[in-house]
Amino acid sequence: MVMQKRLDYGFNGYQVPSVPRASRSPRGRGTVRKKPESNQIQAFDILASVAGNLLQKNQSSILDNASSAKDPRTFSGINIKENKQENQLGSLKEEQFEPGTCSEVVSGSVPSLQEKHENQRVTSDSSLHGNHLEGQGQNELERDDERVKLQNTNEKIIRIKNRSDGSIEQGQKASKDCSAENHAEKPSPEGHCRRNLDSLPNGFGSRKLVNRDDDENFVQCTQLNSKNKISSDPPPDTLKVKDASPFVKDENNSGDNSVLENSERMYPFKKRKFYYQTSSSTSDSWSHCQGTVDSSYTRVNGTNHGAGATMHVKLSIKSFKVPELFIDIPETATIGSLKRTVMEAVTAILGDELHVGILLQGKKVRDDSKTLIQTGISQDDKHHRLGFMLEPRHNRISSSYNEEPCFLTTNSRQKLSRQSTSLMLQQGTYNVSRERSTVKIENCAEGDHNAVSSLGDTSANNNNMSKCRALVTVPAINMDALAVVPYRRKSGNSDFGQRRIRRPFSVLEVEALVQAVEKLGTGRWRDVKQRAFDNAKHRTYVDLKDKWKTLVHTARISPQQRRGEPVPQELLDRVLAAHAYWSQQQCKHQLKSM
DNA sequence: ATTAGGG
DNA sequence: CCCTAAT
Repeated sequence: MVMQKRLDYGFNGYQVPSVPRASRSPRGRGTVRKKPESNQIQAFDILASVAGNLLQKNQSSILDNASSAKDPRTFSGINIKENKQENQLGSLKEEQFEPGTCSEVVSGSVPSLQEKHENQRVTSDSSLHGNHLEGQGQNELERDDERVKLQNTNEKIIRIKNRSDGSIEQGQKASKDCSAENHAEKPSPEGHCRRNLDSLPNGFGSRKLVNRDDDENFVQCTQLNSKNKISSDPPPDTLKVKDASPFVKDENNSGDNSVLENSERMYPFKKRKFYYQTSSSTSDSWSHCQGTVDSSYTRVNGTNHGAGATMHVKLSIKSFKVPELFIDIPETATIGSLKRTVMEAVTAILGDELHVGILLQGKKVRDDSKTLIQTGISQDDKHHRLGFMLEPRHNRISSSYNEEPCFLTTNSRQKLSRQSTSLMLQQGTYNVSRERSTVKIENCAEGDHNAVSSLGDTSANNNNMSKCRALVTVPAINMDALAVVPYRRKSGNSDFGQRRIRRPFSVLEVEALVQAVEKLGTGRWRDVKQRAFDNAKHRTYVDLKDKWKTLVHTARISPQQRRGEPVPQELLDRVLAAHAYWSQQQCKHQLKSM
């Protein structure tokens, strides 16, 4: 592999927008599994949880641990208002997150994250030492809220693959079911691949989303018999339509493919507002952001609490600073790749491996049972600096001496043990430390870059992986506890039952799915997959089936209840129509066979 | 390997 | 998205 010059980018923190809205509570399900998705929301969930706990506890004891409240990274605006009506978790709501209403500085320090890209493919390994047993954690975050429990996972794997060129690939495969034979070739002004799809006889062009799972996630369409094809096409398949569905429409609609590039990638951020700045993510911008963010305030106000009366403090977190971020990426990487990489890094660090720490006047407040009042957080407490910090979730059990945010200095084993926040990624190494200086955990075995760079698609180098694992092994003490919980880690195996990262369907994908289902029906997901998502490796037929299910549901609920990237009503209408049609067909068939 | 549903 | 039973 050609050695490439790499560019190093250092983001001194990533500002995370305020909580957009109350996040959904996870479906309480069995095992404690991590939920990589909605990482950002999760982070806030944690905060919400903390807020709730802060409001509930009634005992006290503080363990001081001088923390650098002056750390440049430690900032976030938080509003604390008194509220007699709101309760606990419920008090942390989106509506309350408004800029300009703070008056006291709140700091939130976060660990630094380091990502490394080696020849476009790097594996970052890290294991989390979260508690798996709900009863075992004295962690303030692991108390009553199940959501918190879900955060406690030992590991997390995120795959990041980058192509060196990030070029768009032109899909050319024709699905067997697709009738691409006679087609009126319509000139397509825009020249986009999707244009001519609709001119096919049945009205359903063989549109296909070509999504290279491993690169930019470009979702593209490929149509047959289009003269606009960019790349040379093989002779178009001339197959007959097996299932002529009544869904024939002409689509002159078509978005610009360019929209595809980041719609998915940056989606989480696109939907959120930055209170301080919304400009590009350039270094300068970040610096600016940094300074601004640092001046966030927290206010504690309200009337005095009478004896016996329970007062409520309202917390409003304007923004939360994310750990320092370092990106090491080849010059040849595309912007999209960079964006995605950063996104991945942020997402990863905001995942389950973080927990919230509470700082008061620079000291860490560890006792969850202490009340706000006892702790000194009250309305008339304008000089107290309440701080929230995101820090790596490490094994609390085995680290009786930890808690000191700045300690990771070298790469000794012990450090590694404590460094429980690093993530195991297929490509890209994320090392999260609380140290500002970049403390790197050598890539697995003595900087075995091969291991790192070959984890992409092949499962080779398992040996190296083993080494990796060995280095970041969960402390024995923790293993015992974990034994009670279904723990699927298989040594030497890089893909041990990790929940896949969430990847919301883009509108274009939805469109492709709808179109395929219109034609094939709802019981042939394998075909649907082949037809419309053959190149989208990350979309399995089960995914498509599930997506259809949710689409039907989405189409039935009111627009206000819908979440995520809005799906055009037109598409939803088609979903309902197709669903109704095929449901009917299904019934007919069943009756027939009886 | 797929399909169909519940979680 | 995951997990499973049933094909």
